[in-house]
Amino acid sequence: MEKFVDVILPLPLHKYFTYSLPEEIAEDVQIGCRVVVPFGRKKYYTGIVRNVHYLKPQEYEVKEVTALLDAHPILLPEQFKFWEWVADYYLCTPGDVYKAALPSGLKLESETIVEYNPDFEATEPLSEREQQVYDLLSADPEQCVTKLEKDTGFKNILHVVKSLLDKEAIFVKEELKRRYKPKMETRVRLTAAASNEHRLHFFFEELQRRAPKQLDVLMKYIELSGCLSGKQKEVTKKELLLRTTATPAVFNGLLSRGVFEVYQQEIGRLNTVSSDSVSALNPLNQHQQRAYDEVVESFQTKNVCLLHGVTSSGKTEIYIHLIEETIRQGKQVLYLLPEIALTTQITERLRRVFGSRLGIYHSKFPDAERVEIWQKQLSEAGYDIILGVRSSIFLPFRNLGLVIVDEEHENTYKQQDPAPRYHARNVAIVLAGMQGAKTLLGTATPSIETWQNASSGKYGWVELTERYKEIQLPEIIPVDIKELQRKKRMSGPFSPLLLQYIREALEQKEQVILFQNRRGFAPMVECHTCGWVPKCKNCDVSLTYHKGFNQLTCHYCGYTYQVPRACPACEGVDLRHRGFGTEKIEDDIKALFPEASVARMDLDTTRTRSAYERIIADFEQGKTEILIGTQMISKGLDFDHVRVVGILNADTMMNYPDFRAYERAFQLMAQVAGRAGRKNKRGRVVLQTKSIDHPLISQVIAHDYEGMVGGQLAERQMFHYPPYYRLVYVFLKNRNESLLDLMAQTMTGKLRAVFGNRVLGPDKPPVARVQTLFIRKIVVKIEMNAPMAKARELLLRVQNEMLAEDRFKSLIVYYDVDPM
DNA sequence: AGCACGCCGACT
DNA sequence: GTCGGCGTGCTC
Repeated sequence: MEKFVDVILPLPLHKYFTYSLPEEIAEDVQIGCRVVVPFGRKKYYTGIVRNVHYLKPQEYEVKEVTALLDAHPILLPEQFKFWEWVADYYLCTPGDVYKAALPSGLKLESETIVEYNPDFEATEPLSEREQQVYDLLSADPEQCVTKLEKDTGFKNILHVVKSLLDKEAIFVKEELKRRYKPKMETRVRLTAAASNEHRLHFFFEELQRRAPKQLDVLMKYIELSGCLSGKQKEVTKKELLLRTTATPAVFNGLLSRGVFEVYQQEIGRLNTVSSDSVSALNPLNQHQQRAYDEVVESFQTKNVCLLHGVTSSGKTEIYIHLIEETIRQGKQVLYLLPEIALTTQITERLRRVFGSRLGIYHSKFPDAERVEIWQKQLSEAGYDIILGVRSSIFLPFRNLGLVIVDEEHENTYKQQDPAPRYHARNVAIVLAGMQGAKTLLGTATPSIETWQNASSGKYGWVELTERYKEIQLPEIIPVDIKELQRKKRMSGPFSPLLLQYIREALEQKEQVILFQNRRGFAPMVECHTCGWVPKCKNCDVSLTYHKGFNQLTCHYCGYTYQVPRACPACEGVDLRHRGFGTEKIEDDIKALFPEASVARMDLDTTRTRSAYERIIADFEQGKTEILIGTQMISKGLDFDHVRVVGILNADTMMNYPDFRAYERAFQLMAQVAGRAGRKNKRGRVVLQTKSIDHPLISQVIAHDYEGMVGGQLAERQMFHYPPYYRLVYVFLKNRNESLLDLMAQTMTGKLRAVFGNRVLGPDKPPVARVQTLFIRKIVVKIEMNAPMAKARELLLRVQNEMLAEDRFKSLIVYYDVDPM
């Protein structure tokens, strides 16, 4: 009987698509296998089999599955349920989840390859653009469309390709990009003819007379492989050549003589650390032990526990003991960290304890490595511990026992742009719940949501107030820079007190961290005459000036512009840089302390993993005296010799237009301040602000987290924000701005009819346009205890009503559930 | 999301 | 008259 599969495609479409199975593979296909399927006229996608059945669809012609990629499912059955939960909760499609979940090496896509026709004879002259493409192909007869597009710079190359195709000057074909290639190694062995000892001696004698270099290589092989002593070992060509310093020519001589043969062996990319390098656990101190016991006890009755430990209280050590205990019970652990906190510091620490039982899943690792981790997780011999970023919640786990979410307050756990806009901390709790595992949330500065859940008793709550090695909490000194600016006592962004402390620290060979939560040299360029500020023509946001490249960049679309010579509005030539980014601070500090070694750490200086690790290592080893950075420097780094931390401008954080601005500002300042201090010497934090009387400043100084939370909770309740209300942002997009306004008004009306005054907007978001699409935002606030399933259903119903209207068909709607 | 089809303005 | 711009609809 004819067999069919329902397939999830990596597209933002709500449906599954049904394909028939060719007989050859019908028996081998299982739920969770990847299949290549044709989609539309020319595209091929990798779909995932969701269902196998015998129900022939009646309303349309079914296409056939092109190929089966896996002999065994690449998803465990529970993962579908998990994916569906994510798609459902975050109001996106299973295809969106699929795209986020799999490493790209497992998601091959087809690509159009253009082929040169050497037999083509033109009956009519080619157009200029056609000729250009044709000439490129004559040099390299097979190229993909994207490459041609890049090389020619043509915006719409497909038209050219199509007309060339019509003239039969070229051919096209669709090819699957093979993203993941297993790593192969060339190995050497003796041919069958040389394998016995007798034949080998024959070769020895021959080589001794005619080819002594080849004999050296052969002897080395025998030594390395141990083939005469019985315990055979694999020998790689690379190693053999390395150990003998023989040239490839010598080696090839042995091949042609029929002594050696080479073969390819698939090898993993994953580091296999031998387990004997593993060291014992550090014992917990009494405070840590007490916290550990409390966590364990809390897990008896609750599924989630907050571990609230001040900076440097040694939370990681507690995690390590909990991990040890979990894997002792034969269960797996998922240890989540925000991207920027996943440094060599923490990986090496865990590696030392858990060796090869630890797998690391990081976006800065090569994709092929991530594919291999995925595959290992599918097997019975998965890692006991996965240390990973946000997306590692999608890895397969057979037997999850514990999830640790470190720095749980970090907003980078929330995926911002492509859907699914999920929050890894919240999703991790759901994942753990589905697998019967426990979740530990660790932080020095809990998010207000988590604080609420812990204080209401929904989560367990364990506090750790003693700092490790009795390091004192730093002394935080506020400095009123508004007053100092008025008196002209500031040296650029630095107050006299901060400069004095920096000088003292340098004299005593101690280190300094300067924190400025902004990147670039000066965020903006401004015309001093008329106030004109350059903006991105696509995105309607002001451009950021980068001194290194001397250009303006749009941080939304990445488009770069030249700095204009004169103001286009008034033709004035007095264009000035406004504001202080990290780059400007670096310049200023170098001018003030020319003898000090300075490093800067922000998105621009840490593009690669190695650059990032270098900056940290240099600072750790004291090669750098002053480290300037954005919030990146506040994350999960422990430095031993920092005496002074300067927070250059607290106001940029506090004035951020967001209801979480105070919460975040406090967290950031507390985290940065926590970098200061060392054993026996209290750290100093200079907190520069223009709003010295603001309550938040005194709360930061007093390390009064509870005070901040209390104040914020009252405000959140009053203004209907989380944790009392759940927010859903409804985004509307359209090319036509006035039509979009009408759509937004209409949809807001429809939503009000359903949700009443829980609906706010529509609103022009700060970035009102991204790449020619205009955007409007509607906010829906839903009581935390209201049934979310019902709310989702209503939202989707309103969306369908909108799209059903002819005049609104071009509307694009998407959601951000629990936005950050 | 792509990609094809189909409709209108500025060029040969 | 055609080329090429972008709005619209469909994809098993």
